[in-house]
Amino acid sequence: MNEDVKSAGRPRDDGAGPALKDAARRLVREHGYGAVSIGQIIAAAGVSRQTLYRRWDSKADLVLEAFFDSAGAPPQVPPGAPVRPVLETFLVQIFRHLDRDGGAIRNLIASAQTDPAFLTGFRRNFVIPREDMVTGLLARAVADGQLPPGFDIATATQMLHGGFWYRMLNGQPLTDGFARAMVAAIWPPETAVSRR
Amino acid sequence: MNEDVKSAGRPRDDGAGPALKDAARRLVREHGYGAVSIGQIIAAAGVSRQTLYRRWDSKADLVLEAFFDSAGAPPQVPPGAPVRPVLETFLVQIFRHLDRDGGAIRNLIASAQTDPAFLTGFRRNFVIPREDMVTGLLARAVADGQLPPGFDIATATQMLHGGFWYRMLNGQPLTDGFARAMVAAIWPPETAVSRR
DNA sequence: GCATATACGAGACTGCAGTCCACAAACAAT
DNA sequence: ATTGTTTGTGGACTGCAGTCTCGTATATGC
Repeated sequence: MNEDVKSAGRPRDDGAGPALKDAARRLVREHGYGAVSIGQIIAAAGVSRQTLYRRWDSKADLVLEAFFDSAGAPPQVPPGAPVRPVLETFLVQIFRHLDRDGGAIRNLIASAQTDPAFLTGFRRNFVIPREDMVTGLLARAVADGQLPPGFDIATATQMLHGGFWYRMLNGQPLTDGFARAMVAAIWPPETAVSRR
Repeated sequence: MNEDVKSAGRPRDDGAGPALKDAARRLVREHGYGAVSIGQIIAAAGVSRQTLYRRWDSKADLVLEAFFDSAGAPPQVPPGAPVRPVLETFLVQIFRHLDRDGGAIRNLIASAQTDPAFLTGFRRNFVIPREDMVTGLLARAVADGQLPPGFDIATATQMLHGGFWYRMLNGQPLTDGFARAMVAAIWPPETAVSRR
């Protein structure tokens, strides 16, 4: 596991990876995934083609890591506190993040469809962590009696994420209102927290 | 509207379009979207490159139409009959269809992310009709009192479709059980009339 | 110093989607 | 029959992702 073991040979240029990620992130944000070529990225990073492909297997792989090397911490809910507003806030935050990088993420999801290896990495780094955050919140709500005992956490989680994938992939805006509407749609009325 | 107006010039080869669609459907089913090249398709159809691009704008466009030129009739529910089993059956049918051609459809969704024009066509020919079928069923259920008056039809529809897009795009199987679980998740538990 | 191992830049190369062109074939109008 | 129009074929061409090779630079171990 120790990455510092010195091996013979010329050491990697530590600046090349970050330079490539920065260039990729900037160019993709500016022009869109499809309009940015590998040639432009390596030129902007001042690096050769092979140096890029020594670190990543594909353009999509590089861009994926450029956008998501920071995962974000899962939201914590103190026991007994109402879960629903936390869930709404969490989804709204995801929406706002995706609204900025939506175009790039759409292209990443697209790339995942043509590359099984990339899909695996995408799920590990992006999909699963976000799924776990939602299932964690819902499980907490069930444990605290804020949702009924038989509540289908797995299905609800996939429908929540599915809902915004669907809107995102169909080019529709991700609004705060839609996030709250989705929570309302899966949250049983009787158990709704009637604050206000 | 009238496609039969004779115009000067050599008439189109009516067999070329179907031959291309048949070849595309067969090859994509057999080898997957990414592994099939335009060259293979036109060779299998016995047609030139230009003939293909005179009829479709891209490989994805052709494959899309090859898979979805038959839209399917929307399910009809007689007034007063219970809507929920019809909805479940409808979703199960979609699932089974997508489970067969899932690989191709995933690639179509992927292609739609990089090509705005294709996204438009994809939504018109595939997404919107299926959305309308679900909204129609849910509206009927609301009108018949099988769902509460304030039921959020639009959000529920997008979550239902979103749920199976999500599973499909994440490479997970589309089972009949998941279809029914999604309906259960958005269908209020004891909804005959109202609460409160 | 010398051998070995790895990284680097530069650029050639392959395969593919999509465009473009020249010429042939099939029709309508005259 | 001639002209004009549209489609067909075949093939050249462009631009891109990803692979590969070569010469060179920089490290470790003896």
